[in-house]
Amino acid sequence: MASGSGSLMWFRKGLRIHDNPALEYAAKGTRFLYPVFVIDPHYMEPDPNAFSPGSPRAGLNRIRFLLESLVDLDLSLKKLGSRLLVLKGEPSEVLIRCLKEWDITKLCFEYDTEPYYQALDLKVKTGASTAGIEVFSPVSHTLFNPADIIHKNGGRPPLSYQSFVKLAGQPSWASSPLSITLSSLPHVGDVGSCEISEVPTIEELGYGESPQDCFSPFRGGESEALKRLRESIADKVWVATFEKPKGNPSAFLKPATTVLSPYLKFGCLSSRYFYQCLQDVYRNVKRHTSPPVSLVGQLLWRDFFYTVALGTPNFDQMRGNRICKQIPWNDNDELLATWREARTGYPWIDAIMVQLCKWGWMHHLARHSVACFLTRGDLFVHWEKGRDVFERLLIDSDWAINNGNWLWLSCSSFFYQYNRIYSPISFGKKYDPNGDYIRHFLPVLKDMPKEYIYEPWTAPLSVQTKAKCIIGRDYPKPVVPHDSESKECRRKMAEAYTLNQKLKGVVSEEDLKNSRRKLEEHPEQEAKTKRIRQKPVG
DNA sequence: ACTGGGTTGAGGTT
DNA sequence: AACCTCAACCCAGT
Repeated sequence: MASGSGSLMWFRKGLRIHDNPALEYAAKGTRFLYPVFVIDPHYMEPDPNAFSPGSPRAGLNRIRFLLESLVDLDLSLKKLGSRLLVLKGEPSEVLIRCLKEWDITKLCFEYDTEPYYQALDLKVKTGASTAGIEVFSPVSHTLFNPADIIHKNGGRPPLSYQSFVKLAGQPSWASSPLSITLSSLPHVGDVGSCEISEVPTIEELGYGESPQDCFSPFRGGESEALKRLRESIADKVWVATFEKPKGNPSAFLKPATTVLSPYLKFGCLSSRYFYQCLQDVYRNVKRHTSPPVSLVGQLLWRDFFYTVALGTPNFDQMRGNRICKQIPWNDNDELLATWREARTGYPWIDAIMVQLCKWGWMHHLARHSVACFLTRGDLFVHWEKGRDVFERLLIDSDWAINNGNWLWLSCSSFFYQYNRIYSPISFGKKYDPNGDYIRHFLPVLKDMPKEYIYEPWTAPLSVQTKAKCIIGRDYPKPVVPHDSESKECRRKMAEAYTLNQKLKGVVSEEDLKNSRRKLEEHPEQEAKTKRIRQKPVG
């Protein structure tokens, strides 16, 4: 049994030293500090049945990003005279055992709004409180406290960005200095009989050799986050003129955005620190862009989705979600698989899906393109299926933001202009007429002339032969014809909207079944859409 | 009941 | 690069 008063700092997200209120409080006035990370097998252990390498919950790129973040955190803690204690098991069981074993009087961890953590944290808090242990769980992942905003709005979250911004106002801590550096931390006490390990490697977790070209180019960790932040804000003109919708989704050698999202997701970077750095830049320039398109605007989008997600039961599904339109999506796993496996036959769509698999990151507008294509634009597959794929493969996948954006793009909530469909051909072409992005991520098309690279099935056979890429053999034909299928999707969306209006949003499983039947009562039209119009090869 | 704004469509014309 | 038109809105907030 360890002696004296001890604090336990439980890291989950918030994998950083700077601006970490829970860590600061844990370190204050204590003899021993135990910084802990618990490896939840469900999140970390290999799942041989998953469609991509990784655990049941996360693809390998995100697991790797997390491990890199933990190694960096451990290094930083060591510089401060401490270290990271890594434990394995069901987190609440592991923690409650540690609390007893180490004679802890103070338990600190960052407040989290995700349903998974809300349930877990309640268990841990109850356990700790019953044992007379002080629990400190501050809000430090977001700019605002989502619960405060919901309360301010009378118990329901604001459902538009503008009303959210108005309601939120200035962040209360905006002008107060944040704690950016710590000079030292209390020692780690005796760990008793608890099984402590170093941060495991990917191999130690049971993952074999993975293909070299599937490594994300983005490295995890607070050090990397702060370096990236410094590089991003060094160009003051770029920061001051940043407009998200004007970014180029096909830029990959130098992405058009900061790529700070994965660092914000794991809390390697404090959103409040990022916010203050941006305000510093704004103060030193004549004019700057504003929300929603500015960089500060992006941080507010993040808080917006966190707030709506916290205040909306069943936010991550269609059924029982009061802000989600009930739409008779089809349940076609065949179509889903072509999308997921980057073989839709639309090079712009497939290249983006390859970037998702290999990098775990793609530009916001690229995400829009493929999300629209899967759901209301072409395939009419349920947004929850696409959400699952993103949630697994993105290194920055964030429960509130990912679900919020899928609701948005599928015209299920927030955004309702279902007539605006991204063209899988012309949208990418306007940014990258030469098709360099496609050539990079789909090397099979690297010699296709630019006239045909967005629609290779229209290339004469002689051109296909010369490019060493025969469509239908080396690269697939389009899974559906965009022109007719997008029209069909518009029709289905219009029907679904009418139904939702008629039934005032209370749409039963039976209503959806009937709706599906009704929508498919046009066999000739259906047959027509299945055929793919293309120039005869040769 | 009304108002007004909706981060980022496509394809055409000026 | 800015501005229509397409076919036609939707809904959150007040």
